[in-house]
This record gives sequence, structure tokens and C-alpha cells, in this order.
Amino acid sequence: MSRKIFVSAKDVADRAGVSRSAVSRTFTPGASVSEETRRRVTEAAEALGYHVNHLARGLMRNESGIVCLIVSELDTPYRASLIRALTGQLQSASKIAMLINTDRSDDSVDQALRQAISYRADASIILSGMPDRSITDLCLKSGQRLVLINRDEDRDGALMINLNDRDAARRSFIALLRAGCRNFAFANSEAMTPSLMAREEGFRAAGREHGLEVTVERFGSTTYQSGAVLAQRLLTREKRPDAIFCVNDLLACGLMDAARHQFNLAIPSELCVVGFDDIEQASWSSYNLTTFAQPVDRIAAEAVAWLDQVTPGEANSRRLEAELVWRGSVRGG
Amino acid sequence: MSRKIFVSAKDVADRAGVSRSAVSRTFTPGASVSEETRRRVTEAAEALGYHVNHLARGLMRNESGIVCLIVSELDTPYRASLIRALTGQLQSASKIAMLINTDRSDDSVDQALRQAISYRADASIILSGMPDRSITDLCLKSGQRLVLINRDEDRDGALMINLNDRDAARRSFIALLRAGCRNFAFANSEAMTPSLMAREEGFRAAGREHGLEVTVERFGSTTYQSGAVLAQRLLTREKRPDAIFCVNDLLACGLMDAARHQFNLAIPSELCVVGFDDIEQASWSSYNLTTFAQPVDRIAAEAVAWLDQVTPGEANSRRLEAELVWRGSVRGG
DNA sequence: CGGCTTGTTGCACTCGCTTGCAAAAATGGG
DNA sequence: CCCATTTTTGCAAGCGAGTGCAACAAGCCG
Repeated sequence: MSRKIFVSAKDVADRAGVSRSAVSRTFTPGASVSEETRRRVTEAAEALGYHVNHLARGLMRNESGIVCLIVSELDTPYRASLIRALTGQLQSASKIAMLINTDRSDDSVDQALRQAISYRADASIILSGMPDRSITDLCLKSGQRLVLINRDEDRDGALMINLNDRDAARRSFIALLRAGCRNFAFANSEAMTPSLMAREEGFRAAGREHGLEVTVERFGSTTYQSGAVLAQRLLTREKRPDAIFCVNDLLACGLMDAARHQFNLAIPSELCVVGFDDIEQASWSSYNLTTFAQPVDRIAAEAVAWLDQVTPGEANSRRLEAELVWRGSVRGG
Repeated sequence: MSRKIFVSAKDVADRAGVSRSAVSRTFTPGASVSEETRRRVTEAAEALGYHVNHLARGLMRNESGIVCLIVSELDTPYRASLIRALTGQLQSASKIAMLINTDRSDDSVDQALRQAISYRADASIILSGMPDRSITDLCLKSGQRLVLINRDEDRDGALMINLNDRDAARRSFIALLRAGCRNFAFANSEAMTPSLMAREEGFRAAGREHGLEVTVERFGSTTYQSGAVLAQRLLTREKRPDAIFCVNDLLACGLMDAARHQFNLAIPSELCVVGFDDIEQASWSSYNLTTFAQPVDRIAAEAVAWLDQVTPGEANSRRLEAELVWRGSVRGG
């Protein structure tokens, strides 16, 4: 059971009867090689099953082509679709994604970034959690790019991609108002991340502007189960809400199911619901949920484009619009 | 804008006043270093923010710690949860996952494996698609391990993890029979992968054994949308089925929604449904779907354990049981 | 034919790390 | 205190690739 039977540039060179540099050059775009040698080298490489060792190349060039995706709970529909978009587009830009799972503990985001440094990743994209400033500084100092998606906090040197959450929330309020709703509620988790809070703020602010009260309830994390609990809390109130903006779709699904199956409410006639993310399930006919679409492809495109730039550039913050997707969980439309 | 400001072992050595071998040894478990030098080295490393360069280490040791996950449509609930389990467990075994997305074309699985070779991945885990034999041979010859999950075909040298699909299908048939169903149908996609076909086979076989006819319908891919189409086809038949085994949960959700919303059928009183995978949505109260659970943690554990073995071993095939999860989409239970 | 440009090639050094080997230091027993 | 044994340490040789530099070949012009 021989182990290290990788074929190296040396082997190819020998077979092709050229120097090692020649084969190196054939695989380096824009290097000076004659047509003849190139042919002989590629031929030999083909025959031997040679592939440039990206580890060694990365070592020399001091850039590995690796981009770390740092994420927790990656089986959540929105996260998963973002990862799909990111990996796809990274590959088109001939980079490769390393996936770091930070489910375990909170400091594991920091751990993850250390891993990223160890593998000399060219960049890290953070989808969940928020690393210490000390560690992000270390990353930046190591020449690593940093992209923060929906994490809002300020980190200069990093690219921050956010949605216009406040505005989306306001538009949602207006839509619900037009649908004839009068008792507004906001169903939030206790996660309190900046983007979730921005949605809450925006919705409240819209309520104030229209002189209408907004009931806010927060519970657990942004899951289906929390949605059920929030339904319980909101729908048993003396003044039962007839419009609920849920901080994300998963939660909205749980809330709708509870509203229908436990409280026998008809949607949208007795209760209007709006969600956020536009996960696949939102389009399922059991939910048919009016929601705001996260522009996952745009997000991924912005991130990858920024990574492809030679100079980091200054305008390192992108605020994208969430598009309202009208479906049947709100009257009218 | 200086680029390569990575701190190397040399830097640490200088600061700690030792040789560069000493610092290398401090970071190599089981190497001979005195307590004193180790202390000084770690101290200096800490101060400088040093991290072992895994690229260089991988180059020397000829093993990178990288495991490639090759997958398409990774935002599918089952896939996503498998990836989550795999990344988590790989990290616990101090390996790291590279995610390769093969959504684009069919030969991109081969492309992906080439990437794996280029990065000198220690192993590749294939969750979707089936690579050419030529390329798998190349992988194995390069000393790379290969794990195939739910891909069934024979590739010796690789670890194959499959479920006992036939048996699950048979158990499903019996459960439906006990529930009093008499008109059985199997809703399949046109994907025709071995594991999906094994479910169909198993279900049909069980039907034959009990002298009952099984209607089989196939359409599209294994998605929610296909489920709706299949409902359309199956529920408009002259002899309407009262029991449908769906090849996976996603499809089952689509079928149930169509059955309820378009055909006004009550589940389980007028129609019993069984799915496969036990994705999160199966437990949502709108579906409450009786289904077979993919033991994702077990699968991941088996894969990682095998990768951790020193010698590949011979019993390179695992057949796991899918556990039946009883919920409300089948009467009785 | 000499001198020049242009294009190719190979040598040798470098990247950051591991590791065998031999020298040096520490330990212990008599 | 000396010698044998065990640890610890540094040197130097790789791992597989990229690249500046100089040597060389070829081609062109006068």
C-alpha cells in the first residue's frame, strides 16, 4: 500500500525530456514557452495524470485560491441557498470554497478564522456569528480579505453586504395597512442581530408614523418552533393582531401553522402574515407566503466581484434592496 | 499596501531565541521539546500571531487535512443537513471540508475530483452524481480516499454508504396495508438513481408478495413541484390510490399540498402518504409526514471513522437502516 | 559575416515547513 | 567524578512549485 504516488512536475519533465521549469511554465498562463515544448509537456502530463499541486503553488505565490465560508446551522434554507450561490460563483471565478461549521460554540468563529489563516485562505466570508475585533484585525493584517453578510457591525477593511432591512419593514407595514389591517404585531427571535433588529425598528417606526401601535414579541431563535410559540403568545392577546410581520420565513411558517391548526384562523382573511428571506417553502401552497426575497445571487456576485478586485477599494459596503414577493398571505396585492 | 505579511516559523524562532526546528516541533504533537523551549515558543508565537502554514505542512507530510465534499443542489434540505453533519464531524476529527458545487454540468463531478487532486485532498465524499471510472481510478491511485453516499454502484477501493432502501420500502408497504389501504401507488422521479430505484423495487415487490397491484408514476426530479404533478397524475385515475409512497419527502410535501388544496382530500382519512428522508419540513404540522429518517449523523460518523483509519480496510461498504418515523399522514400507527 | 533584437530554456534560489541525523546537554548510576 | 543513557537541539536536506537571471538559439538587417 504505497502512499505518496502523486506525480510531480519533475516526473513530467523527465518524460517530456525538458527541464522542470518548462513544465511549470506551460501551466502558468502568460509564461514564455514554445509551441513545441508546450505540446510535449501537455502530452506527458496527460499520460501521467499530472495536476499542478495547488498547495505548493499557493505556498510560492502566497495565495491559495481558497475562500472560507464561515457559517452555523447551514441546513437552514436561507443559509443553504446562499452557500449554493456562493460556491457556484466562487468556482466560476476559479476559487474554491472551504466550509467551516461553527455550530459548536461561540468562540468557534474565531477558531474558524484561525483555520482560515492556517490554510492561507485569500478571504473569508462570514455568514453567521461575529468574530472578535482582535481576530479580524489579524486576518486583515495577514492580507486576508473579509466579507460580512448581514452582520452590519462596522469593521473597516472588510466588505459588508447588507439589505435595506428598515425600508423593507416599512414597505411591509404599508402593504399590511393597505390590506385593511389595524392591529399590527412583529414576531421576532431573541437573536438580536443587527439585521433582525433593523427589521423590528423599521416596522415600529412605520407604526409610529401612522399613529398605530405595534405589538412586539420576541422568543427563542429564528426557527419554525419559535414561530409556533410566538403565535401562541400573540394570538391569545385580548386585542388579537390581524397583521403579523415575521422576522424571517421559517418563523412565519411556524406561526402560520399554529394560527391555522391551533387557532383555526383563516389566512389572509382573519390574519395577514409577511415573512422575510423568500425561502423555497414560502412558495409552497400550504404557506403561499408574501415575503421579501433575499437577493442571494446578487449577494454572492457582489462578494465574489469584490474578491476579484486587485485593490480592496474603499466603497466597502453594499446595501441591497429586498424585493417584495406578493403571494396569498396578505389580502389584496 | 504590503501583501505578504504572514509571520513564519523563522520569525517566531528569532524572537524566542531558538532554532526554527524547535518551533516546528512545538506545533507537532509528539515531538521532543523541553518544557522550557515550548513555553518560550508558544509565547513568541502568541505575541506575533503565528499560525502554522497548513499549505507548507501539507506539502511536506503529503497530506493536507482537506476532505472534498462533492455535491449538487446543496440547498435541498436533506443534502444540507448531511453537509452540516459531515462538516461538523470532519472538524472534530481535525480535518477540513472543501465544498465543490457540481450544479453546472454533468462532467463537473470529474472536474471536481480534479480539483480535489490538485489540492491534494486526503479524501473526497461524493453526495451527488457519479464520476467516471477513469477519474476515480486516478483518485485512488493518487492515494486519495473516496466515499460514495447513496450512490450504490460498485467502485472497489471506495467506501460505499447506503441505506437499506428495499427493506424500508417493504416496511412502508406493510404499514400502509395495516392502515387499511388497498390502492397503492409509488410516486417517483425520473432521476433513476440506484437508491431511488431500490425504493421503487422494494415497494413493488412487497405489493407482489401481497397480491396487490402497485401503480407507479414517475416525473421530473425529486422536488416539491414534481410532487404536485405526480398528485395530478395519480389522483385523477379512475381507481384513485388511497396510499402513496413518495420517493422522498420533498416530493411528498408537494403531493400532499396538491392532494389537499386541489383535490380536497383529507389526509390520512382519504389518503395515506409516506415519505423518505425525514427532512425538517416533514415534522411541520402542515405535513406531519410519516417517513423514513436518513441517519445523517450515523452516515457522517461512518464516513469520518473510515477516513481516520490508517489502513483502508476491506469491509468498505456500509448498509444502514432507515428508521420509520411515525406521524400523522398514515392512519393508526 | 557581425551585431542586434526577440524568444526559449535551464540553473538555482525561494516559499514555509518537517524530519533524519548527529552533536550537545541533561540525567542517573556506580 | 566519570561514563552510559536519555532528551533536547540545530543543521541541512528535502517537499513541489514559481521566477529572475543569464545563456543560448534563431531571426533580421545592414
